[in-house]
Amino acid sequence: MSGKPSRAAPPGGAEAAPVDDRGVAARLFAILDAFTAPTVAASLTLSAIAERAGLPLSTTHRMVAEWVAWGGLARQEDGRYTLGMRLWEIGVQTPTARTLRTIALPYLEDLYESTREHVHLAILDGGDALYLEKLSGHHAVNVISRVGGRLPLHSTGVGLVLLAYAPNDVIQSYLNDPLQKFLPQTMTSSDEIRARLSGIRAHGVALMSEEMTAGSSSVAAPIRDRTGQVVAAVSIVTRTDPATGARLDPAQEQAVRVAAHGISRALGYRRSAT
Amino acid sequence: MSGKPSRAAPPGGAEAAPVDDRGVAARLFAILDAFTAPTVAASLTLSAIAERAGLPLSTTHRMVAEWVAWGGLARQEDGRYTLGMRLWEIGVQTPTARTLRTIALPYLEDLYESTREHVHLAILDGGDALYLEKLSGHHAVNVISRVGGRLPLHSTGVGLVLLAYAPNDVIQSYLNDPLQKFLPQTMTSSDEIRARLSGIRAHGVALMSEEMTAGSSSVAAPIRDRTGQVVAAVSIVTRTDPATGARLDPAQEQAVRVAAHGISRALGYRRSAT
DNA sequence: AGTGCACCTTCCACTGAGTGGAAGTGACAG
DNA sequence: CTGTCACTTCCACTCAGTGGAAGGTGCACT
Repeated sequence: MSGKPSRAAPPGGAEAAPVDDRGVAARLFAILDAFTAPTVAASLTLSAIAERAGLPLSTTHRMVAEWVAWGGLARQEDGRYTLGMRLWEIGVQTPTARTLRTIALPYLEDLYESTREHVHLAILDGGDALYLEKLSGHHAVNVISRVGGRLPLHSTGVGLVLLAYAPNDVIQSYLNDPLQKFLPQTMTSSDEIRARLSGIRAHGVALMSEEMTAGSSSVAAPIRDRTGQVVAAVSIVTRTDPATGARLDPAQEQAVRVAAHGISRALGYRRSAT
Repeated sequence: MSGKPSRAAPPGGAEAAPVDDRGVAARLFAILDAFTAPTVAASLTLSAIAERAGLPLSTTHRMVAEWVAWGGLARQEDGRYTLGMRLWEIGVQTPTARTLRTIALPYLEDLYESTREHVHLAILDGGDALYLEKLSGHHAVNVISRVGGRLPLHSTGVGLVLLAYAPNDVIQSYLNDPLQKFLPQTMTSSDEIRARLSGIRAHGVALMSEEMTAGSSSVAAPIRDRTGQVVAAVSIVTRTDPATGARLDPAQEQAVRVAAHGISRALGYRRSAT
């Protein structure tokens, strides 16, 4: 007796069947996702992985071993697991990220050099601003952005730019969902944001002040590819000037524009008018 | 009739059984590896993936679909497949790469700014120099390094530094295998290299000239962590000065040293003597 | 508009690879 | 010594995954 009903309902069972209908692949991926969600963890124990992935311990054990054998996970001396170099190595080959980064980096460096402020490069991905690159000095001001990290569209400079030039249905559906208010100045009314977006489209720059992190402001501009489509956004994040308040140094705004144009040009964009 | 012997030998078979003893996981990974080996490809057709991974077309089809569902692969409009953003997003979380990069980047920027030359950051991984970061201006000199790429240890500045401070058995086994000669000046004799390695350990810098790419030289220095272990190497690659020949600008050498020390200090290293 | 070709998608009978509960090991604390 | 917690190994069972083959689809050349 003691049948092993595998993915079917438990033997004498009458309760809710906890059947796992994920295939092998989905389970393997769940193990990777365990390192990202619910919170990013640098290293995890086997049981923590099992719990986060929602898998039996023995299954997790076997699968983790496969990841380690391939190099996607690595085991530390203390027995805990981390993401492995192989994953990094393959990840950086991802064309969208690699191409954009390679082309943009020199311009981002120039921008950093001339302003000495945090420089960000982000793309639109699944309703978030996904940060592809971030340059900052030693004397880092507080910022919560992080390469590979995501931030909302309505409360960041790059996000607002990306949203402004996104297809209409994306804007629509983004503004339909309730928007989180991070600080008193965070704009959350869908009508106000719509107005702001047209302002951004008209001027080609987004100016943000104290809408995500206290004490910091940002200027962001769109990056276009050969086809004229906006594919990314650059920004600098500065400490909000207590004297001038929200207003930013016009020279900085200009520097961001120049960087964005330079990258667009390097991507093959030739502006037709204006 | 027409049995389907699955992973067993073919029906009437008497030939060599092409049994594939890889598990599901290994096959899934083989699909990713198809994008890296034998040559790096930005996008592949389904059949190309199948061939490179050594998998039947139908199996590849199913598995690729799983990767796409998760975001590890993406399908382009033309039907070809590329590595997906999810892979990039998870890959950049890899602790070794992320930590080192985050800490080192500001110093690399300084180094780039003060020298205006290609700046490299690499670690030792499986007998290769693995390039974690690379900064370079618009006016790029020819270099073959690439973020996420690998180059041999004996013919690059960073490589030689990493080898110099590697455990003895690593040096031993690396020098046992025959070393490729890329240019007339590439040093391939294991004795000469051994001598050179002690020179590097003594001076704390490696100087290379025309050993990997014609017309370029490099200076590299070791980066240490809290424990004093060398964990990475920085270098700059310059156009070989036709006048002075192999000799490099002492100011540049100094700049590389300064950057390496800065990063080591930021990693928690406190030099005890010297 | 027909033929050939290359590539992709779907189908389905078969079975061994993967499953997960349970028992075993090991390290550490009280 | 006993309990607890975290990891590892085992093994009988069975259904998820397999891959050959047949069916689409798109395109180039005639």
